[in-house]
Amino acid sequence: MPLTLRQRNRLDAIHRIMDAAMDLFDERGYADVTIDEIAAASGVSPRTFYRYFGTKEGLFTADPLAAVGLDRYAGQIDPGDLPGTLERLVALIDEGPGTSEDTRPRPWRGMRYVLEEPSVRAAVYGALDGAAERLAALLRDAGESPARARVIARSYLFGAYFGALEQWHLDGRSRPLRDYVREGAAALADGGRGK
Amino acid sequence: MPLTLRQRNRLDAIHRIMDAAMDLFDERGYADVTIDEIAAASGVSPRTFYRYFGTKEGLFTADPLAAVGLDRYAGQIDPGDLPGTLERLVALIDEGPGTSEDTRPRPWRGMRYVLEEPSVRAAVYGALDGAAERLAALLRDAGESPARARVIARSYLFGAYFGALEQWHLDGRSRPLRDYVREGAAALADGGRGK
DNA sequence: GCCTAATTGACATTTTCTGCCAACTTGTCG
DNA sequence: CGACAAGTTGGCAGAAAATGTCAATTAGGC
Repeated sequence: MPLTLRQRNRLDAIHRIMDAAMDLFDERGYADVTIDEIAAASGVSPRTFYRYFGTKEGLFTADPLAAVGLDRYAGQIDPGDLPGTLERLVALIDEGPGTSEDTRPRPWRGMRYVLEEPSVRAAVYGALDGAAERLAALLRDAGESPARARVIARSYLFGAYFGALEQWHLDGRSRPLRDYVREGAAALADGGRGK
Repeated sequence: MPLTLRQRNRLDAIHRIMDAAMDLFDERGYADVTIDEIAAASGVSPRTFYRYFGTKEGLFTADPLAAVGLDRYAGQIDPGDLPGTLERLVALIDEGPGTSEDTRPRPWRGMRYVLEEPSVRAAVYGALDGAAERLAALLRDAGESPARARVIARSYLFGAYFGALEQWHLDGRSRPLRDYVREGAAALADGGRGK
């Protein structure tokens, strides 16, 4: 069952807004673009922008598919194999949104602003934090103590995952992202004990 | 050589503002207190508040001593012994600011808001991120690859350190914080391999 | 084709945050 | 001690972000 008209309209609007915003950011820089301008450029009212994204930084943390009730990631998580889980998630994101129709926002577009704009970075950390919370719950279910579950979940998401993204971007995106994730997870597995 | 009058005035103002803000937060909740009110309650102009703290969340990330050019932490960091480094830092914070005169802001006051207010939490993550950046530089100097340095630094600060703070607070601050830090660092050392 | 529920846009308002400048305070040096 | 320089503060004006409210429009179900 595809999508209802309302869902398609919403998804369209979200993608339109994201694209328009990134275009403006690339053109004039993140700080010099107002939400009124983004809204105007994508044909919605500013109020609607806030309804969809909450804040300007929300552009970088919103999951368009989640906004219409879809979740591509749920089944991919295996608390017993975190390195593998990270690799699967990255691969999923790499292939784009993957709804039949749109090829809209290329994955990792806007990563530049995540790394360079402190406020965006902080917002992304907030989103990672939420993910870590959920992952920690799974680890507890798998028998870890609450304290250890917290540490491990955050280490993989903030350390291995985000660290890999950053290093990959800083290196000019030459080698595949997957390698960086693998490397990051390996650094965790050996406990910083050097290789 | 103690402190110049300007430094003492500034330090006083910073502590006065922090205390007044926390009092107001405890009384009416973080979101319902405006910066104008904090400024009024502590006898400075709103403009001065912004000069000292930058944002409302800056109340939780500002280091009063750094604001007058002091650094108690620099000498404590040993890239070769991260667990020990964390324990030393926590111990330092525990004993308070430690300038001869003031006993002002009790350490960890406001932790509640760090954990409960998403915007504060995100701001603290931003500060941790800066610290992780600096720590990663030290690790690189000690021979780690950039990628590994990133992962390890973030894991210790976001995972072990912040995780310990959170767990300690959630447990009602009964056992000493030091134990939690030790436990968190141990979880990292064994690579999530269970105990 | 209607009725209901969801969604949108417009408006007003509060709050955060910044630039600018004049008034004042502190440090310093003759 | 007394000026001069440098640093610091407060007030004002204004841009931008963010939220509540409500009437108007649009989609969905029957």
